[in-house]
Amino acid sequence: MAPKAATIQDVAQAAKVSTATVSRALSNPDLLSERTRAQVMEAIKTTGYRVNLAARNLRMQRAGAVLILVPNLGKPFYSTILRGISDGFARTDYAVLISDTENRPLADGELVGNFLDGRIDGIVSLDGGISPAALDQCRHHNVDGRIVFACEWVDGYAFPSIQSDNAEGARLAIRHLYDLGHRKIAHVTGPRGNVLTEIRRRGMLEERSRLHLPARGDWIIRGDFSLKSGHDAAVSILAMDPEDRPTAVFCAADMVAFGLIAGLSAGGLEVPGDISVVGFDDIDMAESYVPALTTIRQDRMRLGQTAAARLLERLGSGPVPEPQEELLPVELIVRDSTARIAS
Amino acid sequence: MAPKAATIQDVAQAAKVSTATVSRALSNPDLLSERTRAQVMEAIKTTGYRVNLAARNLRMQRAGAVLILVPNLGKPFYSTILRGISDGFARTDYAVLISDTENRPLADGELVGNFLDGRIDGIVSLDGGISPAALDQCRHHNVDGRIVFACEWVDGYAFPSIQSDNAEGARLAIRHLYDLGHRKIAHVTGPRGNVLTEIRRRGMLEERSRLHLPARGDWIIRGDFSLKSGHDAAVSILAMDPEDRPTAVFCAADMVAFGLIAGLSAGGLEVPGDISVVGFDDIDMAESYVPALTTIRQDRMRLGQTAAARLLERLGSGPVPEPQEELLPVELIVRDSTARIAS
DNA sequence: GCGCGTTTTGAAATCGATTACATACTCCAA
DNA sequence: TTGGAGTATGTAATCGATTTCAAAACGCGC
Repeated sequence: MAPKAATIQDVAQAAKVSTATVSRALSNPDLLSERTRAQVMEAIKTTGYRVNLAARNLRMQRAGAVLILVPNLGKPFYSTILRGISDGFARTDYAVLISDTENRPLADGELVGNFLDGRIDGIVSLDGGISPAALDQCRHHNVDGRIVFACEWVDGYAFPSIQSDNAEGARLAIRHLYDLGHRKIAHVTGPRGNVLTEIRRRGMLEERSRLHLPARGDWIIRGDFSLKSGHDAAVSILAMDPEDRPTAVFCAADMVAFGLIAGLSAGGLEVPGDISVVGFDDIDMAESYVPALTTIRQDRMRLGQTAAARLLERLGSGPVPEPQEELLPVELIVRDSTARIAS
Repeated sequence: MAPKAATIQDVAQAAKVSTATVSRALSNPDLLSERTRAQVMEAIKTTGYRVNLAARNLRMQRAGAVLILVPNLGKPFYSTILRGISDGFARTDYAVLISDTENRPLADGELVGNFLDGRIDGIVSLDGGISPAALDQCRHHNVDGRIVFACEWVDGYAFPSIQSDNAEGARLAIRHLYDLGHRKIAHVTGPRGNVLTEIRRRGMLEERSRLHLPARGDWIIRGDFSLKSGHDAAVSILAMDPEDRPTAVFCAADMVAFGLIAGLSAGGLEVPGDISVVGFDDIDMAESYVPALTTIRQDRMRLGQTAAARLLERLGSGPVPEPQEELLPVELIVRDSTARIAS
């Protein structure tokens, strides 16, 4: 069958040139005369030559791969971001490694180890929960310039990061509910310690007070971005005094909104008839859920593509740009889970 | 800062031995005298040496990576399988590449190209829709022995494959509904052409006729494993004559069941009060959905782990086992979306 | 002290590419 | 004719490991 893969030596021999010439034909065709280049190309075709990446990477002192850190692959939210990232690396010769940080937590030294082993050239982290120790190790070994964050980030570290405008998203959600006549607006937060939890909550509080809306401690319900936590929130809300409970809820994630809606329905409250619900993210399911979910859209594809582009800039030979925070616009998508308040 | 990574040469020098000895200290410690080995280990520690994978892989003629083909990363169903696979490769030094075949279809020759480039050593495909042409190319280049399928498979090709016992799952679902008194049972299928669609449908038909249940053409509704298709199915069912419509529906996937339940509720039918629904897969959401979903559990973790193990066997130096189909047991998980028929 | 088998170790080849440096060749002006 | 600039190509070093083969060291019985 296939006896042995052709090497650059075989091509050189077939084309009656040196290996240097073959190499140049591929990477720097302009250096060669038209005739030799044609010869080489012909030889490449007949031998079925493909460059061996291990050899090239060794010689060029690179790994030829980037690592994507995802908090949890099981959350549909991340898939489009991943697609954007893959997309961004598709025309390059970087392979894309994906690692789920929740299901397989990073061992001590593993992060920087990947660099030191020559396994990866760079990292895109969607996880803002990377331990400071791990990041310090990266800095210590001078590879911190090849890390970018997308979606989440780490407070107190100056890595480049691509973020959606989370605060604005929260404000849009509140304003939308306000415009529909709602005044008593609750919020289901994300998990404690998460950067997105904080920024969305602050944006929401900001807008709520700007509009002089009443605020109550028990209208801020701790969640964790999960379906279950939305359902739990529904239970809390159902337990409140009907005369004095929120008429609308802004959830920090679509999944939470789904759980909430299901829980409210099960408890006899209709969405949006009795209570309006806004999500955050606009994952694919939001559109096909019943009721279709009003939510804040993050441009996840672009988030991923941009992150890839930023990392590529840093991996190239050009000057390394200053670490920078990049804010991507978000958009309010009005669907069927919100309605004008019944007066 | 970090001036330059230590190489095996540096370690050799520090330990006053040859590079061969250093290499042996790591891969074949038994060959060395205790004293030298200790010296080398000490030198490794002080220099902070890490083997360079590109160099090792080049020398050992391997890629050090495997590729996972996933139909669609956005479907939560795959995440646990991926976890199982990662898990299976965690203690090895194979890197795991993940590629989404739906969002980034394989270009012609790309699959085998990954092998020829020395980018990967093997493939685990969760996608049964790989083109015959691509598979033939792999066979032609003699790399077909390093491909295993998990979850799905390709009819007509003798690749090793790990599957859940889909037919049995379908039978379990029907029997469960039967035991609850249901006689008029509908089925929402998967997408046309998918191997899972067929096997689940056949298992369901088999059991339905074994139990002498009435069969009607319009009780088999075409779906595609998506939320939306479940919702569409709900619309069809709501349009049927109330006296003569199914009292239970077996869905080919949990997502379909969710869409169906939402659609039925929106149309005024209660689950499980008016109609019982069984899913397939037992994805994480099934438990926290409202109502919690009765479904057929696939052991996705084990599916992934087993697939990884099978591929590893084939990548090792041992004899290559015969391609084999492996069936993993499934389990009926009874929750709240099914109930005894109201008589 | 010698010979022989066994255990340890080292020198150098090897994997397959890229590239610094040297050389050969072409063309044209002096 | 010669020199110099510029272009095209080749030679050989290099990336950092593993492994073959040979040699050194050791133990031991005579």
